[in-house]
Amino acid sequence: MTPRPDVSALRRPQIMEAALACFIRKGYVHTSMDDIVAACGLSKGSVYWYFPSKEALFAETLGMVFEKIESDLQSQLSGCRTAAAKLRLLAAASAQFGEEESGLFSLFLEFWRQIGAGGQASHIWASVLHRYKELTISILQEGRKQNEFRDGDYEQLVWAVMAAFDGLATYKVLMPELDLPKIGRTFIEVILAGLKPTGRKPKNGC
Amino acid sequence: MTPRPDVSALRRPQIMEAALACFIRKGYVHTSMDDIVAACGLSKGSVYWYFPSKEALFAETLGMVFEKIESDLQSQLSGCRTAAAKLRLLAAASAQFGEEESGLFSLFLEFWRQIGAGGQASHIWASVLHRYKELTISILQEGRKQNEFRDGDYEQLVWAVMAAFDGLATYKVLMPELDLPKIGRTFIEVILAGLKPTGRKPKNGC
Amino acid sequence: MTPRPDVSALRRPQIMEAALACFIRKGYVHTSMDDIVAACGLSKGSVYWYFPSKEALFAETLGMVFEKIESDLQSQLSGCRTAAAKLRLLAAASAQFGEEESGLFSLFLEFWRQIGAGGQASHIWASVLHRYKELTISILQEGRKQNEFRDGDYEQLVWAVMAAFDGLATYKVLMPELDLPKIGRTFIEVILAGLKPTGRKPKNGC
Amino acid sequence: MTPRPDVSALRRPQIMEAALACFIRKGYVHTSMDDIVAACGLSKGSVYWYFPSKEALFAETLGMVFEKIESDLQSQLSGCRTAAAKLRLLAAASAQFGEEESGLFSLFLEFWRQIGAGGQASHIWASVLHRYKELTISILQEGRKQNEFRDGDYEQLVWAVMAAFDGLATYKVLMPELDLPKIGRTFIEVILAGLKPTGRKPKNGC
DNA sequence: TATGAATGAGGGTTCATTCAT
DNA sequence: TATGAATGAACCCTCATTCAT
Repeated sequence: MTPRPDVSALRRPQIMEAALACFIRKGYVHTSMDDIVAACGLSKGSVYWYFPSKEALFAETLGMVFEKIESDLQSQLSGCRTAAAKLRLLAAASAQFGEEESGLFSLFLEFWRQIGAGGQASHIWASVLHRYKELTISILQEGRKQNEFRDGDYEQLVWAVMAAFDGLATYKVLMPELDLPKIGRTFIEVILAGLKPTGRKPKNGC
Repeated sequence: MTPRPDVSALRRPQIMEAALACFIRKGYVHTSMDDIVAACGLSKGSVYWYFPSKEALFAETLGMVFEKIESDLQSQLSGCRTAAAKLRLLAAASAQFGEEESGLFSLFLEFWRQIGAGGQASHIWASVLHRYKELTISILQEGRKQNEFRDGDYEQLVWAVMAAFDGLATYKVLMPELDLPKIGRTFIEVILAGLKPTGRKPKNGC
Repeated sequence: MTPRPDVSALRRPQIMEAALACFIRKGYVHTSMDDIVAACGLSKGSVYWYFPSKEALFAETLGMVFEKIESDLQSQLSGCRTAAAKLRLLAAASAQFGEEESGLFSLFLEFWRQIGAGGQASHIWASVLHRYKELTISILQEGRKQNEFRDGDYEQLVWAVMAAFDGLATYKVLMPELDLPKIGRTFIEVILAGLKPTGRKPKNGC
Repeated sequence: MTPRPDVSALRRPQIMEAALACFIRKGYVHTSMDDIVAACGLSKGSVYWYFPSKEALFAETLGMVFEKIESDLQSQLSGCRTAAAKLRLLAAASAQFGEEESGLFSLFLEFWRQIGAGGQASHIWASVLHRYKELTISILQEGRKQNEFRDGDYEQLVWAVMAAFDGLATYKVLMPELDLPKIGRTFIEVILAGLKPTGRKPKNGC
């Protein structure tokens, strides 16, 4: 007798995949559980067997998406040398994401309000952002060591730079004519210029 | 019979004000027309007399909010001399808004998805953003003329800078511990540094 | 213009009447709001306009029933002379009720559990029972004054006598072959015999 | 392979015990099969292996309870001498039961309605009541023989007396402040007084 | 203008029961 | 025997919108 394969590991992604498609197409509020049920090919009872509520299903589905995005990014970053290159990659990736996954991004926005601060789902999001921030800061500090950048309050700066890319993705939902990669490149070059060590400082380094 | 003063001019703001309070407190989806009816002290029929639907009421209410925000900003800007000062003011005002009106901002987000691109409401928003962009560009060009700034693709840059502040306001909803004014100051200084004319160039200007 | 008649005073009984019929026929749990909606000829929304929930509708419906029962009883009692006659009438009425309104009575039972002690509905019931008890006690005391009855702890006794009739009605649900009026007569005569003043006692009074 | 001891004889009480606890705690309607499954430590399939339905499980569980109650009572009765003593014991036991097992009793009530007359479960109940009635009648007749009681339609009377105690237990669910044993004592004394042979008759006995 | 009763489709969720393994 | 994933009908309730008055 083969031990029954863990069907749970199979069904949960199946449901989340279907749910994600629905959510992206119609938005969270306008997606009914019936939609998801129809999309995933299971029965309503089954969906509730694996997920306790629509909200939980949504939260877990977004968690899945985040994980994928993060792991993709990590593998790309490992191929960069200088901190500036890494920053440019981050910028390009963010712009790319906003460009291509506009539906997904607008989905993020929709849920943002409902989770507010304090909810269970808000922690997932906040921790994603914090991890992303730490990653970016470590890149800046690496560049600082190599004397690529001048000193500065990196913590504050990084929040703003990240916010810029998220904000751009938000704009894209409304104004599809925006060329995010181009905007991102222009922007990141100004930032890099603003971070360039001043002429007087280099002496320290020698 | 004296021609009654246009009661419509009286009732519409009354309803919108009440609606705004509800929307901010409970969000758009979770605010029912009954909530609004109760809050504005009129009957359900009356609300539908002045506004054809919940969505239209929401769109118009946000329009009202936008108008106020813009006119406030305009009057503040007129008191600034240099372009850099204006930019700093813009930054401070944006940060302040995200800081204080987090409820209102998260309301923006909630509706963003529903309007998507193409809807009627999306035009209101897009035009607000475009006006804001033009305003900022004109400041930068003014600074360029005064040789405060170097050359650059201002159009692209401005979108990114605006996006940064909107993105920060978005973050604030989720992470109230963020100090937006501080982040904004740090950020705008880096931008200004990145825009500073290079040492060699100034000769042209003289 | 005739002032619109208070349609609420019209609709509420209409709904309660229909609900009562459903409840009696199918029981509380097995009656769906759709059943009631179909029975009363209104829409679902209308039913919820007048009653906030199925449970509330049920509670109010039973309240209406109680009121009718009580007022009927009062008018009957006023025609009796002696306390014994009143008691016999009470007994007969109770038996009659259990006999004829077995469906209604079993409905009482069904809800009994759900209200338990402490709930809102439990107060309605408890107060009905208390009123009924006071009524019966006053009859006994009246009989005591006329020396129809001997002394006794009437408060305790009355609870038991009332319980007997309610218990009989309960039995009737299960065993329709029971002849409640006959049982009631036999029972009340034993009680009356047990309450008859003893031969020796009257002397005390003199 | 030793023939496994009938595991069914083991599992069925295990399930019924768990089910009883759930039913008492939450009531029949509000107890789900999942609750019972969780409480008994078996799987859902197993519960359905031993009992064909929730209703059947409930009926059998109550049957089990009845059996225990009856056998307990029988052993107590055997220690009484006079019929009056037996009657007092019966009364005390009934009162005690309503006093202590109010949860269980309200459970009886809840099911009463659903079984109505005619159902399978109704027979179990009816037969319990009939056995109880016969037992009580035999006590009365025994007392009649010993000239403790006067003549009477014992069949009818006994139904009423039993009903009184069941009714009291019903009241107790709603009004926990009722002192059932006290009420029961007062009541049974009045009954016994009402049953006392009349003054003229005793001659026969001597 | 103003009212508020009336509508009814649609929503999320529960749960007794079945059945392949 | 035993398991637990799977089913799907049914349930209570909400709410944007309409319309007779």
